[in-house]
Amino acid sequence: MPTTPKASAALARQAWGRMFDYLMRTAPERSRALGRRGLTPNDARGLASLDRDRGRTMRSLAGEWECDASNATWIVDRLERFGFAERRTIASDRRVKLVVLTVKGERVRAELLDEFHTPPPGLLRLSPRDLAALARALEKLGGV
Amino acid sequence: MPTTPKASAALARQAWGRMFDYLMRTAPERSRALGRRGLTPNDARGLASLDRDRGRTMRSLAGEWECDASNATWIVDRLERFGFAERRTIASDRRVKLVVLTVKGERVRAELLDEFHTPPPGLLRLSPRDLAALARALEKLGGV
DNA sequence: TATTGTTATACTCTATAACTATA
DNA sequence: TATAGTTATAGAGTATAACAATA
Repeated sequence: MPTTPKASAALARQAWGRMFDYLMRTAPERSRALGRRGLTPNDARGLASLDRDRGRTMRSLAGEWECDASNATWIVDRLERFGFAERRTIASDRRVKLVVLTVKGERVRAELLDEFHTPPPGLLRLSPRDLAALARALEKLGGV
Repeated sequence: MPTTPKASAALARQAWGRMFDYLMRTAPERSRALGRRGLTPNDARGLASLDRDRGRTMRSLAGEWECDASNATWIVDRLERFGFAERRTIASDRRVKLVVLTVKGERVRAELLDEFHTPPPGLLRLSPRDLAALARALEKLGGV
């Protein structure tokens, strides 16, 4: 395939722009999926940042969420009230709290992710060939 | 290409899941792009829903945003305070307000869209072949 | 003295209900 | 009487600053 860096950049912008627009167009459905569960986008992000095993300090969560520590306290309080997360203390430094998901929290997290990963109906109208090309190209995008 | 509906659905889920995850991973950068301009996600959605010509009634905006009419009032008030939008009255029904973008509002809207459409660096590491396949498949997704 | 996290507080955002103007 | 939009008000979410506990 004959090409130049400039042409490549133009293709990338085209592809990305379309991906972005498509995601934006499907945003209301995700918003409703949260609403049905009485959750906010913040709650979903909170669930996404946590797991059952690896405890996260309040500080690191505030860093990831680019918010104030007091706001992280508020968000985790909320997840705890839902029964989705819990704070644990560690012996080595009693100032620190480690936040982990509860069983319930992990279940809701998985449910949400499954729903968010369900392709919009329009995508199924693409040919298997196009779908395969899409999946393959996006796989290479993996860690970058 | 030999395939079945089931295999096709699996491919679609794979492609969509990867697209979704990639978009989520790049969300903080978009959040910062808004923050640099002192704008909220709501402001961006407001700008995206409006243009210079086609006036939108408050009611239709509230419908699109799936929020209460009073909240739409609040959002448009905010855009007006920024100088991004203005309300116009029409002679045929003096209850109705039509909201349009100002020149400034359109400029900021275009700036934001341009920034959001700028592909993340990782995308440029894909081969021209993959980028073309991506752009081509996504183009077919156009209106669905 | 520095760091982790919470509490106090004010400000912004969002929704429900009451209201004004027009149809 | 019904509809478009705004205002009044209360509640939820987010930030800054002061604080308590531990290192």
